[in-house]
Amino acid sequence: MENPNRRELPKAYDPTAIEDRWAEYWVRERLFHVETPEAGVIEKLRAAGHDVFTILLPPPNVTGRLHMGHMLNQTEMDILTRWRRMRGDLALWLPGTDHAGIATQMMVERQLASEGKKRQQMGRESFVERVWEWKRHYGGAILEQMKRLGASVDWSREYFTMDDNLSVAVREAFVRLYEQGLIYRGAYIVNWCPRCQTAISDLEVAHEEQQGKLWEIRYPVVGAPGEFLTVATTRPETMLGDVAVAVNPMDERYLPLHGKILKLPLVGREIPVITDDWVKSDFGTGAVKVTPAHDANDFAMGQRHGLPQINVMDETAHMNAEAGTYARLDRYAARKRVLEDLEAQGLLGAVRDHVNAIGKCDRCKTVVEPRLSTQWFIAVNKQPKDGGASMAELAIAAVKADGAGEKAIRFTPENYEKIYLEWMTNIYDWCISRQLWWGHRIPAWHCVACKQITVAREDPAKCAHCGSAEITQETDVLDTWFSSGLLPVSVFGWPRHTRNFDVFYPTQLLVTGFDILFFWVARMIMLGCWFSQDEPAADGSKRALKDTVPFREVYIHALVRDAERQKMSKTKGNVIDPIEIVERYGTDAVRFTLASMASPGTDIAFSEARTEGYRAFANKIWNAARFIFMNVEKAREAGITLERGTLGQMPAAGESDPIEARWIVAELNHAAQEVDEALATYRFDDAANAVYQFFWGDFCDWYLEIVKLRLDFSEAADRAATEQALATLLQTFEEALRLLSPFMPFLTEELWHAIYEDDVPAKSIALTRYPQPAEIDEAVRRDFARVQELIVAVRALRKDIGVEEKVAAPIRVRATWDGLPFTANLEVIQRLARVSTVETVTGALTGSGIRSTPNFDVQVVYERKVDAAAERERLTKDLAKQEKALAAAERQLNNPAFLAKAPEAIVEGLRKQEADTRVLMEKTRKALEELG
RNA sequence: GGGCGGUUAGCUCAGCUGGUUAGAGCGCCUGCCUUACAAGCAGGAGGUCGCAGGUUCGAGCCCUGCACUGCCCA
Repeated sequence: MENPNRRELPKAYDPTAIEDRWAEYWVRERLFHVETPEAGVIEKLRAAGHDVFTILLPPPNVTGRLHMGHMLNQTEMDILTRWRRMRGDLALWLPGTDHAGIATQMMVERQLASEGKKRQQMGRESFVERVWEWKRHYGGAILEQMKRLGASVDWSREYFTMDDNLSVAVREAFVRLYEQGLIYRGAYIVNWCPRCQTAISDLEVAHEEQQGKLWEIRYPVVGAPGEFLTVATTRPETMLGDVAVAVNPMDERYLPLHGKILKLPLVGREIPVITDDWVKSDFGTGAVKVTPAHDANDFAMGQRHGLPQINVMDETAHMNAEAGTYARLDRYAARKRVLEDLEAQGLLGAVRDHVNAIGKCDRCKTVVEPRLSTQWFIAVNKQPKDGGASMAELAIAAVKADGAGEKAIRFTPENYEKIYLEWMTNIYDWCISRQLWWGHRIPAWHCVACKQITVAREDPAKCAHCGSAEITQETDVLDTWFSSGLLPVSVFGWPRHTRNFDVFYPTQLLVTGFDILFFWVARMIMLGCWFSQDEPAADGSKRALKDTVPFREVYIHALVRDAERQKMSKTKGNVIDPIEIVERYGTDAVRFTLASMASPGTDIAFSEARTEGYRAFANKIWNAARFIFMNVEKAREAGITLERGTLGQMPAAGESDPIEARWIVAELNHAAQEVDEALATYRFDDAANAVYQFFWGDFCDWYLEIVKLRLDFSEAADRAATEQALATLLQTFEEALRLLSPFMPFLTEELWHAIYEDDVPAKSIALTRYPQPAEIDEAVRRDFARVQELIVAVRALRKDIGVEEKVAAPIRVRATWDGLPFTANLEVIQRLARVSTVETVTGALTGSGIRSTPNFDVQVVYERKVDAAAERERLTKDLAKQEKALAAAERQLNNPAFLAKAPEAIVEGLRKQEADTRVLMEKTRKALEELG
């Protein structure tokens, strides 16, 4: 009778045939949805030794397309989340996207440009509507890609940083900080992108070294014809805005000029010579022009000396009316003209090559212009009115070890802690206003009448100061990182104090790249600690610092580079598209590649050769399944009923079971333990290698080969033994699939359903329990290792003396230790080493074709002539190695200091090694002699 | 200029608080289509751990200097 549930797996593994189906199934069935637990549930969970595991997806930009960095990030988070979930934790992985102010606005502006339109023509409102439209249309692309990759997130909780509830949080945060006196507005030098026409933060500026020039310009001294003070500058065009020239007060060369007045060339303005410690005498001529409106250092100097600020450029970095005849010229055209004019007037001095670092806009690569403008800032170093710690101080305390050595937030790799602290210690106020249209509009209103500012939670109808109804809202929006910095609190409902907040805050872990360590990680810590300190803990008590943090651990992942270790970049054209690779090799293989290379702190050179290897691994698993299912079918045909009741439990094996059963159970436990240990410390590479080695090296190469011996379905066979073997095989395989499942979710899901012939005990393998390591039977591992050693020795010998593959040859074994595993497992040895008969001897072996180890001597008996030359070469090499090892051991053992100081176990081990080596050397010498 | 990494097999990388003969994958060589898998099986070759000192009974691992290289910040 044909079983209708019978699975007929295709011969080769084909990921495309299964992955889309499961990806869709996981989403449709809402498998990873987490209901907010009612009161008492968490306590029960904790009492049972489990915990809440909350992890926030670093929200990709709505403009984003999935790249390898995302895939690595998501693979790591998914492995951890699936692992924790299967271990019984309440695992919530929360997805969402970021509105990405500048990036998105640029994207839509570009689209408009292709239609010949500009946003200024459309007006703010319709432009913003247009961006929303764009977002609705394309904004979900990256999350769709994520779904395809099987990320086990709770899609029902998906957020967008401009959602209403998150916007409420942004507004509350702003108002509260304003009320606390920690947000201020003022005219300062900021980094200005002339293309984006907005201020950007220090972090959004990328510095690049560039070969430039240092020009010397002579400024005539008023009242001293023919006298000049020569300044050196890298930006001659800004001289039009000069208000002074500064020298170091200690610089003796310029002592006579102190207090003198200079005539600014080209402009004619009279400006003073001032002294300031900031000026370095050894740079250039030791005299610098002071342009407070166009340089951050000059701005500070101007403040110190009460100098005016003259802005000579507009928001597009073209010269303005203040620049006189240079007005409307682009900054570089102006530079050229200024230099020409100076030259013509004989005021241009030496011109030297000079390497300087210029800042470029992170987004559009335009050279940033330091610009004097009115912006909003967060005073991160300011003490609040009540005298508590500043934001930065809180953010430092959250990471630094306290008196007891405890850290509220732990970084992996650890060195990022230092980098973070270094930055946080030297942090400047954060410019949070952006002159964009797409983003959270700053909730501040300017009064036309009294010029004062009203900041409010609800849109005000009139000025809070004078009551005038003539108020207009601030046009600036907030830095994108302000809203994403609030995510750990806002996604759980803050500023409302919700059940979600009680249960899920602080989150457990943040997995992200170092590139947004300051942008995002640092801001989340600042804002998270700041606002949650006012939220009572779940039990109503005051929240301790360790419970104010947005996450307890931060795992900083590596950068994915190309196979040549080059950074991937569009301009280099070496970007590897993960979707394309996934289509070629399957998601599981790509995930496994990334995991196996994800060693903390080391960049990943992504190589397709590795991926090919892991696709082969997937195929291996697939075929192991085919083999097993084939035997299940054979059993069915032979009328053997399968005990399926144990399926889903960790297999156990006792004295009565054959060696391979006891051994594979031990190895399974061992692997499960290794994976647990590795994942607990973010050693994805070790974890992946452990399951790989277990499945391929142990399960397939040894266990399956031996189990073939037991799967005898003939009439004459021992039915009970066959049945038992098949049960252990199935049980172990099922367990192995679960072990593999966080790494290769698709393949394991498919095969797991197949094992149960679709009569599954759960909707998904992802909802079953992870293998719980039990005690490992070390004795059977040791015994089996010797059997393996013997089999390998025989195989090698057969090769050496040229025994044909098909021929089974007799062997003679002399065990030099209790050789029970040999005699008890003759059939195993016979099958795996292709041995006809095994003769156990007690005396020394003579003749050729002998191998020796400390545990046994073995000889393959075969009439074929040994290749004496090759054999001699091998033995000579062996002997040399042994001599070296012996010498090394003896050197130590003859050293009284070593014997006195080294631990007992080391000395004992070395003694045994020395003795073993001596015996082996003896045998090797004898073998060489016999060769003649 | 300040800071942080890296240098281990042909390639890409592991190597835990210093401890017995330094590992993996890929590649390479040899032999096998052994009815789960040639995306496979079996056997093998290949490393003075960047260089020079030092500490130690003992150094790939700790210290100092140097060389090369990458990144972050200013």
